[in-house]
Amino acid sequence: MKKSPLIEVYHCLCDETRLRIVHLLQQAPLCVCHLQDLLGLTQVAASKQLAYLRKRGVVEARRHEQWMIYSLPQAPSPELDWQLRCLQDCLTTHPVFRDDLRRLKKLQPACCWAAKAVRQDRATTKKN
Amino acid sequence: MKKSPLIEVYHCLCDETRLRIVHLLQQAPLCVCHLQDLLGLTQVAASKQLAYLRKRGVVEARRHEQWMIYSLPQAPSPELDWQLRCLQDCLTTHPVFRDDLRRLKKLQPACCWAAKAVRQDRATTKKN
DNA sequence: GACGTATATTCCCGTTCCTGCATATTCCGA
DNA sequence: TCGGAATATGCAGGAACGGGAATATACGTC
Repeated sequence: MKKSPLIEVYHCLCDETRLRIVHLLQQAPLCVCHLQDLLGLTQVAASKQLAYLRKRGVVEARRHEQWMIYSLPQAPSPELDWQLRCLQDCLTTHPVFRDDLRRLKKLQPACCWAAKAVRQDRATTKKN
Repeated sequence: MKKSPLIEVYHCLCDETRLRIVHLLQQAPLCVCHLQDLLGLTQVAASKQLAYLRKRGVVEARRHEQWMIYSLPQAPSPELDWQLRCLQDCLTTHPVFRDDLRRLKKLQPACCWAAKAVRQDRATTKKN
């Protein structure tokens, strides 16, 4: 008993964490560590929700050096494409998503140079 | 930890039975027995899914004699309203929903005269 | 007031979901 | 090739869901 693609899409969007991930990825591709930081997730939580979305074709992943870069699919299914377009209109009115956007802007330029710098900074700080 | 209204709406739509119910109610208010017939549901299944939707404000119910008539809310939440508008564009392309519509047309004029007639007919048939 | 029809609710069970914890894997730089 | 950083996966537990069976409630009719 396989679920229809439409239902799968709804399942993907019916969790706040996943919805926030999709929303952020509509703005730009992001690596896992950025999503963790932006959404305040544990490593496991982020990785699992991404796996969930990926398995159902809602996000794609490619490796770039040590990082996995997640993005929305180049060729989304009709059901997903339709939902993504609807999403943009709605989410801007919800504070959670507006805040996510604001944090994302601060993070620019994206992906993983920033993270790398931050982590090197942390490392040196620790030594002092 | 209460879920946001937006997430609740997605939860309501992420089950095929519920999605078909909402879709049919977009056309006309319907009683439980009609929904049962149209969707091929057991009494319990129909009643439970309707209770689920009702609890979350996606449908409303009023009693008419022995029947409960379900309909979409007069004043839907912004989140629901937004999804309902999007739904119409998408569902017509899915066979399941098109078939539901076709069956609904045959059922007209709605609600509960038809059902009553059908049941009386069954009763007399049984006696022969 | 007893009965039949329409509908709701309760209990039980198997499945899915979400999280935390522990562990595995992959890549990079020394 | 070893260690560390980034990410994924397997396992266990609790909560929610979806279905069936049985039962309860509400309404109309006789």
